[in-house]
Amino acid sequence: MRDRYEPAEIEAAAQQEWAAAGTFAVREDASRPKYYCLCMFPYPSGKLHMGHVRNYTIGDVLSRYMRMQGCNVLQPMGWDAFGLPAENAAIENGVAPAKWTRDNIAHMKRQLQSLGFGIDWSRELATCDPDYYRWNQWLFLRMLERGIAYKTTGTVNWDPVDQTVLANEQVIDGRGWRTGAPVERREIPMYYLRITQYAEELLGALDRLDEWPERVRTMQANWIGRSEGVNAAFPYRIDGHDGALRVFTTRADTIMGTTFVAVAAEHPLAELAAQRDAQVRAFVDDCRRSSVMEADLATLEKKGVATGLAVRHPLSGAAIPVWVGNYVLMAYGEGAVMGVPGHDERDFAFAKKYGLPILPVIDVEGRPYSTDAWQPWYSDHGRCVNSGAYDGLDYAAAVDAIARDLEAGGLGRKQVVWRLRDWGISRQRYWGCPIPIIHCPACGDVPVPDADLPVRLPEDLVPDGTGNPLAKSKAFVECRCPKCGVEAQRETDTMDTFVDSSWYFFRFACAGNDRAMVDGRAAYWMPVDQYIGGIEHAILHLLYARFWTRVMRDCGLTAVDEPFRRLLTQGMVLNEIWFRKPASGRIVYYHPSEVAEGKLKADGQAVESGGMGTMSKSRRNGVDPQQLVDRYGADTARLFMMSNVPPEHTFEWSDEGVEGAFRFMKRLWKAVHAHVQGGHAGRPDVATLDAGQRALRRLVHQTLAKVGDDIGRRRMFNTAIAAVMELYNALAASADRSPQGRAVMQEALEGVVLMLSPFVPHATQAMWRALGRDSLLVDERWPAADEAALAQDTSTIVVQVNGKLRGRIDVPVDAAESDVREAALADPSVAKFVAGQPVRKFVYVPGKLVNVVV
RNA sequence: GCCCCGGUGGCGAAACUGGUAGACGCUACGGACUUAAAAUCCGUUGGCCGCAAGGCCAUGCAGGUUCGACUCCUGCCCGGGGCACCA
Repeated sequence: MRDRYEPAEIEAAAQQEWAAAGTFAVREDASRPKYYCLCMFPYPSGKLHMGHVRNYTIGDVLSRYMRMQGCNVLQPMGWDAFGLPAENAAIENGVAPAKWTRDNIAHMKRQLQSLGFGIDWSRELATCDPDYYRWNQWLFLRMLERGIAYKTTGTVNWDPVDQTVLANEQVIDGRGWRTGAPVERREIPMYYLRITQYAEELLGALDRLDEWPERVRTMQANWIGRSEGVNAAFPYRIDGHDGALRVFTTRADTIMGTTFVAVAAEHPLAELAAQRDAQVRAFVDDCRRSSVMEADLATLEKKGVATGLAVRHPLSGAAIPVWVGNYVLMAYGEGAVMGVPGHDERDFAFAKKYGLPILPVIDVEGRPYSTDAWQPWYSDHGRCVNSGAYDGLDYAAAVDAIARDLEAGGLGRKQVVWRLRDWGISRQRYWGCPIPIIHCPACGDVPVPDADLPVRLPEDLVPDGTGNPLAKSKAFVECRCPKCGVEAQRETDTMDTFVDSSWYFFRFACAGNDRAMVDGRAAYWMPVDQYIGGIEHAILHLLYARFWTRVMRDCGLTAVDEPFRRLLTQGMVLNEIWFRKPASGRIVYYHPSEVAEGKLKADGQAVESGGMGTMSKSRRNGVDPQQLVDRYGADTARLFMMSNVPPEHTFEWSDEGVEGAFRFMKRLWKAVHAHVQGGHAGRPDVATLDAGQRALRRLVHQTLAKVGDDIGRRRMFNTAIAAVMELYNALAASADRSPQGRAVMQEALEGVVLMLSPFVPHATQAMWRALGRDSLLVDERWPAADEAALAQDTSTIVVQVNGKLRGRIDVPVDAAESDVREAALADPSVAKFVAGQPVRKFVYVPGKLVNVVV
């Protein structure tokens, strides 16, 4: 063993040894428990970023830990390789997305390998490989057959200059990011997946995902958004046509307080009114120009316009005016709402603004009502008033009675409504999985026969920002109808990239099968035992994957309902943001390393601080992991990313923290070196240890128990590392060089090496050898804590008087409460604060604490 | 706007099931070694009062429950994530 810690050399040697032994290639093995540890696969954006390092280090620590627990561990890796950035790079540099993507993959793969992750690379996949995406197409066709996939129109952002559809991200302040032209909404035909058909199951099953973070389950439940309410019809006769305006409400008990109804701009009644009234036309057109993003819609000033039309109240028969409101969402419920200004805050504000009547119909006991100003309790449940036959009923009774009466009149019923919408998967983009449909002038939309799959994406096209290159490629578009053989056109839309990431975990388990989407190997490995990825995926990706898995189940491809048994949502990695905003033009960002004390190093002038934000290319605040590995080694990079912060928290980058981790590695290396220089050390004779040796040995075994628990149960890698550092500090303070002392030290250092091996696998392998052990450390078992070593004769009890810490007493571990009480009251400091007052209460927490209440 | 999460020293944090607030690391300061610096090692490091022993205050803010609250409850303030075409 060298006396200096040389990570480059050590890490190369360890990685070669693993490669030579095929350490991380796994296959199905019924004799051991399987453990499938999966990290969300990366988008190949160019270089690894710190979020990746954090994500994959967490996965690798858990994989290596579970391997030490005796599990057959699968840890695969692949590439979420389709997506918008490849097209943007193409527009900027003129390089084909395929080449750009594959070059990035090659580079990032080398980076991952240099970090020493225990990945089974034989299972690597990229979603842009036809061998992968053909199964997207294949299952899509099964969905069409089952009516899960269907076609209808959807709304997109349209850039009128580039004649192209824009992603939400490409719309900045209502304008196209490249052209600056005001974006328009367009209705185009799109394919949808009927995820709403699974809404009930997706919601109900959340209860059984008890190893998912509570907050993710809550977010998903709210996203799916089950609402129980009443669907009510407001009949009308307009231009001699009879009809009914349908609304959905969760507050049917307030229906007698309806003083207007509001419809979305896209609602048929709005369109009807617009045809008759120029003002309505202008308002509706204005609404259609606004953003399609919900966050934008929800923050708009609430505006409306009267249509001049009226509907009849379904119970009272009163005439109710119809308004168009910019806050009414066509996609939720019926695209129309009943306006009850008396008991809905938004309706109240709307009524005030437009002079509509406010009619209180609920009495909340003990609370006054005045139409002058909104009060929070106006929307509370209460008893009906001013509601005719319903007066005096509480919420549940009123809803029941009103639903019954509506139903009797054929004007309504109870209804469950979901916030969840069907999943639109059509993208008017090149770099994605082609949708396997052929448009035939005679037969209509014809599915591509299975035998013709995959529909290959041509890889030589270079997008230029105008339209979809696929649509311009004759070679791709022109084809024959599979049914009748006439000239036909291929669908040029591609699939949402969320499709690619909705089932890749199945494919890892049965890599290389070119005859089926999945096989029996997937049955062995699935479900994923531990899934790890960013909290930003808490809703969409995870929900789509849960949905897709159920579709596969219903197609007979798997018996699994839930793809991910346990979920860890890692926090984001943040760094400082620095920028300048020129009077005209775009914001310019500067990397934190270019800035010192708020000034740009290059010109000495001030730059603005954007605080801490996620590391991103666009904000130029990423830290390149490669530099970290080159300078300190992979082990230090891994140790640093796992230290100091629990994995679920946001991680704030700090250069000094890296130095700290590196120092610890050097210190530990030296300690092992110094110990080994003293020659062979035997096993401790536990019967003859002195008090100091027993205490040190107890700490070793306490730490073993704690670290195992921190990794295995709590996923608190930061406290696991802290506990090992604490143990190291105690070892470093020990000056016992007796044979027994050295034997305890040998046991302790072996324990430290084993405990740290999931975090810093290269250096610990070298130390393991230095300590005289010949095996591959990855194949060792996690050591169980020795119960005998943990035993203690006395315990220290904290003594409080009136809840304040006043003293500590040492008592035998098996002391009776009366003895503890006596000892506590005898403590001089305690006696001082009790000062002869009678003890009103004596609280005793055995082995821990007493509280004397006087 | 809506949904979710978080807020503890100079900084990142720990305190797991309501029971010793600040483990561990970083920074800063002091010291040792050195011709010097770096590296390394040792010590101090929540605030206030005190020579000390010790005491008081303190977990975003304002209340509440409890023998006891960082932890539970109510309201507020601030920060982060998501909002369906970034992945």
